[in-house]
Amino acid sequence: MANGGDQFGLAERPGADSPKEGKQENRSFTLTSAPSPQTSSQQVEACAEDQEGMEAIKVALHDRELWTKFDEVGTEMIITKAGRRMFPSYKVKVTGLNPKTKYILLMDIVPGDDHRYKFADNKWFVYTGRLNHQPDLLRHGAPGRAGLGLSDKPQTLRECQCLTVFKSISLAPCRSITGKAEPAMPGRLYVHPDSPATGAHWSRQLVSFQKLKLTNNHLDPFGHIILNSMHKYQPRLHIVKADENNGFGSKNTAFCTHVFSETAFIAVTSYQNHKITQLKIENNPFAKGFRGSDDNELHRMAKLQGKDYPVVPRSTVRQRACSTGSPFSRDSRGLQASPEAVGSPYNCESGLNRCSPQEPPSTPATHYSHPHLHLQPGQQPQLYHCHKRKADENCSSRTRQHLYKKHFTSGSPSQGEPYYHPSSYPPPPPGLSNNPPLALSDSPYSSDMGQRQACMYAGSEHRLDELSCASWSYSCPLPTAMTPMEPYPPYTPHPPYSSSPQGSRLSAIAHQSSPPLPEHVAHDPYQSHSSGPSQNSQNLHGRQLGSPLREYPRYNLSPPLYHTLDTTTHIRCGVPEWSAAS
DNA sequence: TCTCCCACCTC
DNA sequence: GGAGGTGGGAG
Repeated sequence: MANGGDQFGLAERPGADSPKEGKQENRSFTLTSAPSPQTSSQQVEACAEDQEGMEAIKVALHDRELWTKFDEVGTEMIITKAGRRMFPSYKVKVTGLNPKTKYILLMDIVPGDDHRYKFADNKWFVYTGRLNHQPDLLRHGAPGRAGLGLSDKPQTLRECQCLTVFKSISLAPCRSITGKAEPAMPGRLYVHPDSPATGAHWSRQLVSFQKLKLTNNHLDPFGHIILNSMHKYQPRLHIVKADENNGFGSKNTAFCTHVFSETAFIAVTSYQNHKITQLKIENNPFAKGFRGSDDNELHRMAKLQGKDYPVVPRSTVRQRACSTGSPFSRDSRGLQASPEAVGSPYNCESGLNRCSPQEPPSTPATHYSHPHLHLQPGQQPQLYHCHKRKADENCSSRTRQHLYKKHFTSGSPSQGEPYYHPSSYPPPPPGLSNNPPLALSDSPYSSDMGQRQACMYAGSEHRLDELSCASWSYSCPLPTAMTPMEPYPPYTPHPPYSSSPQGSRLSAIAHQSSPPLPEHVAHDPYQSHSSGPSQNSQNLHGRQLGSPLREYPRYNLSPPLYHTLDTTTHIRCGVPEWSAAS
């Protein structure tokens, strides 16, 4: 497989020297978390039953070769105000599902790290917060990175650039310039239009998420996934077992998460690396108009442009401006290593294989047993009024418009507090866990009306105090119910934590959806990983807490519907979600 | 860096 | 034929 997340640092992390650890072919794993002390044996059993079968689910990324091509160069995805589709499209083949069981498939895209990137000199640089032009301040990448010449010593700009070859982004080796990443956008889930559907349905053909759109509009009313430009992201696929109401969100919802590190990308408003542009043009049918470089093509374009002389395709012109080699000069793919590309990581297209670390040809889904969002010691989660105890009183529909006020905890929560105990923090995906669950069948919100319905708050059907610690909030994709943008908590590396099979809950999905993907997850470029409840409870907390407090009734999302849901969550109590409630 | 508009294309 | 997906380029 390709470097997978390596390209953007997803697989690399200082101190993490076993990227291949746990590597498995398309290994799917369920999100689990260590049971908290409060977890009853009955609950554990119930959970185990719920999880049963989820481990057998396998997911294969469609068109992995194409993804790998992009990944080797450094995938970029255009984001626009109106929303732009991803290319390559995210399509998967799912097997191992129970033919008669109904599942909900959804995607989310989480930050790959807390860095902002800059493309210069044909390479991606990581901003780490220091001033530019200070070679001695360059950060080095993860030590022990074979073939990359990484070392623990500070590196000069030139050395840094060398490091960026193929691993530029991932190694976080470069110089710092502007600082940390922009606050993460509220995580949104893109529920596959076919959801819920039986295992037989999902297994019948490829599951495509090609209609998913990315936007940089923080106030996006269309439900598109909101991203920040020049930031790294990692798409994730979640497979959730639908509950009796064809929804999800109940406490014991079983689910598994799959991550293909080669699908990591950097969001941009315009392509930075011309190699990516060429790959897009050559492979995306909609960009066919930009293909071609032979005489006929040039004449055709000249004619189209009202000129009587051959013109060079725009893309070609631009490429030439960027490199000495013409992308169209050799083969149809237009990817040529220009002279300047020699020795440059991103310039080695044909030499990608040569230049990039040798990786297995295939990339099994990354298997992660835990979400990995963690706050650094001392990091303070953001809290909303509606949180915790207040939530019980105010988390009603009326809280919808006034939850934008946030405050920060005076200090970092201690592990002793159930509130922040990792085990209590399997972040429920939207509607999962302790909140009123989402149902995908009764009230479709594919239509506008559906969307509106989706935005409605839960009535009194569920008492907040009956819910366990984590409450999920969903943002309404409609303009009238815009989700306030709350930043994700600052990204921080986090240690992996052990998991147990019981904790698997959809609730974990949501949690994971927003915070930066734990680097260790990406470490294994060969796995799709499944993640369990987030380890980084604090981080998750921060994110959750940072979201507006909104309570929705169980959703019945029958397709077609509004497929995107915000995944911001908040913690209301200190009881582990699976041990609380009912 | 971003937005808007354009021509060209697929569906 | 029209809606909508492309990247380029002007600003």
